[in-house]
Amino acid sequence: MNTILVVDDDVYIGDMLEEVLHKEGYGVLRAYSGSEALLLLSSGRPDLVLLDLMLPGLNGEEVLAAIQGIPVIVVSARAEAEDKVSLLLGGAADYVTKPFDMKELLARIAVQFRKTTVIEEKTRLHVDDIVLDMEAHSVTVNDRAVKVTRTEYAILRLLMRNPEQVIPKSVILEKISGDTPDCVESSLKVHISNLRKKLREAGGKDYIESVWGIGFKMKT
Amino acid sequence: MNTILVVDDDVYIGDMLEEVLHKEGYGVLRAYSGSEALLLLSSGRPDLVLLDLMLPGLNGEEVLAAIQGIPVIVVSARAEAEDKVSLLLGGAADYVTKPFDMKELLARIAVQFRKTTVIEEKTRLHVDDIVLDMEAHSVTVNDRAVKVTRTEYAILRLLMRNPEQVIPKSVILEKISGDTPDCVESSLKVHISNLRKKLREAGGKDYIESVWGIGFKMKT
DNA sequence: GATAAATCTTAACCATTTCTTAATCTTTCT
DNA sequence: AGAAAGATTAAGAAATGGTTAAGATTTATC
Repeated sequence: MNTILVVDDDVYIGDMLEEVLHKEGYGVLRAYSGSEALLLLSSGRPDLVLLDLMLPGLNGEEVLAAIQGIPVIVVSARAEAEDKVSLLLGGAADYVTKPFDMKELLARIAVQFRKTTVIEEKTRLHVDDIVLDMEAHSVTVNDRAVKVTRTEYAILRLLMRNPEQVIPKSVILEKISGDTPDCVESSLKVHISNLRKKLREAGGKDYIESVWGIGFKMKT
Repeated sequence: MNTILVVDDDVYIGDMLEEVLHKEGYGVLRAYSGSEALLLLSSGRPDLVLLDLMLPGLNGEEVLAAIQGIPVIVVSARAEAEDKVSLLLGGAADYVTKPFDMKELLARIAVQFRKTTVIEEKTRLHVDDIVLDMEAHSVTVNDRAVKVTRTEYAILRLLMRNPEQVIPKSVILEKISGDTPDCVESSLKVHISNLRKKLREAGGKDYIESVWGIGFKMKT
């Protein structure tokens, strides 16, 4: 689920946005000031920021400058081209003037996610509730971080890359040990067992299926 | 050089756009109809399309649907939210209503290129409370100056440029030593250790995370 | 150009994590 | 039921990471 951080000191507008965004299936975080926004950026890990410019305390541009890596849509009552230009060039992904049409705002939000998910597809694998991020080298189950070792990660990636396919034990051993496909089968058993346990503890069920005499595959 | 395909049947506006875009350093292709646009898409390989909706012949939405892989900014006289929504959801990257402010259009074009060329030359990187200024060649944590050596700076910049990403040890070594990826791993350990210590002394916490067996990444 | 300071590299040490092995128990197939 | 394969557990082995200190190298300063 994508999470949006709504930064607006106007409670009325903020509430309205939160309600609509929730109905659209987004997670919503709220901040009423720039400094609060910066705190939530690291703790809440939003995927997009809706940033109102009229903020007490920190300047909107300062907040904008502090946000890295995720798109920011600036929402502002100021409709002057100068403002738009400086913020767009300053890093904003889009600029919407108040009063805005909610449908249009939702469409512009969708545009941002379309863009990021295109890039995302190469680096992230999704199977059931498991997400394996190859850039961050991380595994999450239901957005819960799972700490896996290097070998466990390698095995899980192999399985998740071919979710419908049974991966023979020999193939797994080859990929992880690289060379000696000897008596190391007992080792693989342990890795699978540990991996299962970690995933089960985070997701509450068993994600890996054993195919008797052959190997393993992801459960569908 | 980035090339922009301008699709507009209005010669006057098209000429104006071409002139301004040229001055901005873009290459410009011109099309006066939808079918012409489709031809130029494959032959001219533009990096972005400015698409006017009022086209003779092909419908603007059909042209939009035919364009894959490059951003399309729709330019239209129709300001109704419905039109915007359908086109944005239909694949447009942005929607600008006529009459438009040229500076704003240029800014919105720049946003698209910033998105597609992932690595943008920014002068300042922000991660958590750390600010790395490439112009001043300085590092501050909570506005407190941290004196880092050249290699430490190089490592930190590499990590901060990709905050969500694990940087393999080999990559770090390559970037800083340039050549010998040999037994220099002990050296990297020391640099990381020193960097951590300096950042910790200024910020009170650990900012660098080790990913066992792989490399390092910024904590988020 | 010589000296001092800063920086980088290397190696050794210890703590921690991860891997492997083997023993034991459970499941599945014939 | 018996045999073969799978699952789990625990313990020792191996590998990796972190820290420190000393010598080598580079850079700065006079």
